[in-house]
Amino acid sequence: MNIFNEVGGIVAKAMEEIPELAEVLDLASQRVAVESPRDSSHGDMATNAAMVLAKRAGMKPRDLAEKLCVRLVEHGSVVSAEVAGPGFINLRLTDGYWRERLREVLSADVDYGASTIGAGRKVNVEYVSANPTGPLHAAHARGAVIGDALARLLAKAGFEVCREYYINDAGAQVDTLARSTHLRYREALGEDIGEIPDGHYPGEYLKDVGEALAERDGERWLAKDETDWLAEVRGFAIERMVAGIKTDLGRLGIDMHVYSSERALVESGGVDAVMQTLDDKGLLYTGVLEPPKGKMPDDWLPRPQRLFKATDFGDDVDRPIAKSDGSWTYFASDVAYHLDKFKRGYAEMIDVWGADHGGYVKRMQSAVRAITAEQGVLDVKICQIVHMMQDGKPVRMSKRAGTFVTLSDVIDSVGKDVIRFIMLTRRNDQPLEFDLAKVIEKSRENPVFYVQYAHARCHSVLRLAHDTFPDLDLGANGLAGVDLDCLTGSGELGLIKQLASWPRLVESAAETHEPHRVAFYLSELAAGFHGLWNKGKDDATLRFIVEGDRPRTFARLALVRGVATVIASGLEVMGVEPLEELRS
RNA sequence: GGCCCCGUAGCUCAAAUGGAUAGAGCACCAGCCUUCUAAGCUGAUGGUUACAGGUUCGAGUCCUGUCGGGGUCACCA
Repeated sequence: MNIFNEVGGIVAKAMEEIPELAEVLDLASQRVAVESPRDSSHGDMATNAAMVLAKRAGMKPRDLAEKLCVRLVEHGSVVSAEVAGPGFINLRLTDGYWRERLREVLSADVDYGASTIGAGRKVNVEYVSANPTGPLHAAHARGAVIGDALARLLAKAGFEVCREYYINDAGAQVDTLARSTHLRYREALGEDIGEIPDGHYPGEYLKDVGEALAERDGERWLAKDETDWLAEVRGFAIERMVAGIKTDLGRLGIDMHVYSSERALVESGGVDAVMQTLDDKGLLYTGVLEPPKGKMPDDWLPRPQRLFKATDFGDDVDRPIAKSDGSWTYFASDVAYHLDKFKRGYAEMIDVWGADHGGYVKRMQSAVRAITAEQGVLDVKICQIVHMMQDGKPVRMSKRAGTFVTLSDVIDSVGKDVIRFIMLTRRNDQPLEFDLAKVIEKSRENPVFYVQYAHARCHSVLRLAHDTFPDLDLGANGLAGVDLDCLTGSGELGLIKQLASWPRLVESAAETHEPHRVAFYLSELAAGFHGLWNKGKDDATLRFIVEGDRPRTFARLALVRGVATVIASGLEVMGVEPLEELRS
């Protein structure tokens, strides 16, 4: 249960009991918020109810707040309700209320924080979707992790989530892949192919593909014209590339539910059908686009082509849906693809794209509005660039220079958990620096280590406790039954309050599609735990295991288990394995 | 030139629907190890939230403009 909603219910009940508010509750109660005060000395919870409602009720905010306070303190879990500032109401809740929240953590175990706000609604998250022309490189990691963590987060919040990868296997780039593979195939059969010519992919990774093709088909394609082998070689190479991509994603802990093929969509006539529908609706026309403002491309020519009336749906200009030779643009198949998702039941769609696609967002959203009759919603998460560094120096990532850093290389170097965590330590729309050396440092500066260390410390205490009390069940469910009344210190209760805010964090991060908040939450929780730990250094009576005081020790072990549980729950959303020991 | 994103402490970054005195880490300064992991903790210093207006009980957050950084702009995907 989200404690903020729970307290919101208490506030709502108090509001209903004020006669002056009878007329205005429906109108304004949505704007009533319950949240934690910035300064914890103000109390546990604060609400703006009086300020929001005062005007409509014809009262002064502070007067209304006073009346509400009288009602609020009648509730058994409320210790005090005080008016502050312009009309805030600060609430303090009983220690018993908070101890029960810890019991909830332990009863729910790693499911703590699961929510029903999604109500089983279907959401489609499309991410990675890298072209199947080579292995994933380091820069793909960010979108992969953000998309995957978002999918996990939405699932935890009660949505029915589909994780999807769109394979761009239909354009000119896969023909280039086929030609490049054919070269390597000839090479595998003993031919000296020399330098890889321009217009081909030079990557060494295609050597394996060429060899595999030679092994399978022998000299079958050697003397044939391109028209004879292109489709076959292309299919072979794409299959290989996709298999490699799946392997890499698997190593990152990503398991897509659906791989959608652009080629299948095109060949089934899906694109033609959608374009016909748009045409029937009068949303396509033949026109000539304005030339780009500012610097003019050398080869720009005014040409008539089929355009989509994107401006009717919020875009800035109408967008070309067909090339000047009449064939569909990439945009056209993308429109068809999004309609396909919608028809599969996903009215809510999220796409995770790289920063270079920022200019594409409005047109895709306008297209989704057009083809779904405003029923579908597309949110696009744009991932800013990742600067790969090594000890503060940029790592060059250039295919030509051969310093091509693959995702697989990075996983080998720092591990999947580090990549996943670090990729979530920035908002998606901020550039991110990824230093291969710093991210494996064992220090306060490295959030991965810091959070794992907190989790490992919890388990360290539990291991020691097991030696001392072999009869006690130290699992979450076992500790859920112990008496918690000994948890009275501000540090202990403060930590419980942090734990208790996890369900709300899941909900708000899911609603705003911001998985990075989980990483920040866990860092703060870890800091809270490390702080409490160190109090035991100064004052032995504050240690978790107190000799000769079984009730106190058990209650504190319950708290430690609660911290471990919530950290594990958060790491699960991030797709990171919690470590029980860091010593090596 | 149009459009999109960004601009918060010396540095790297937070701040749910607009909420109270804008928070962390690093660096710098002062402390804490015979101790459940010091791989850690406590405290101090540090701000006109790029700038100028506007909206309102209240703006880092919303609106307009300016400046600065990045991305992008049909016949690539």
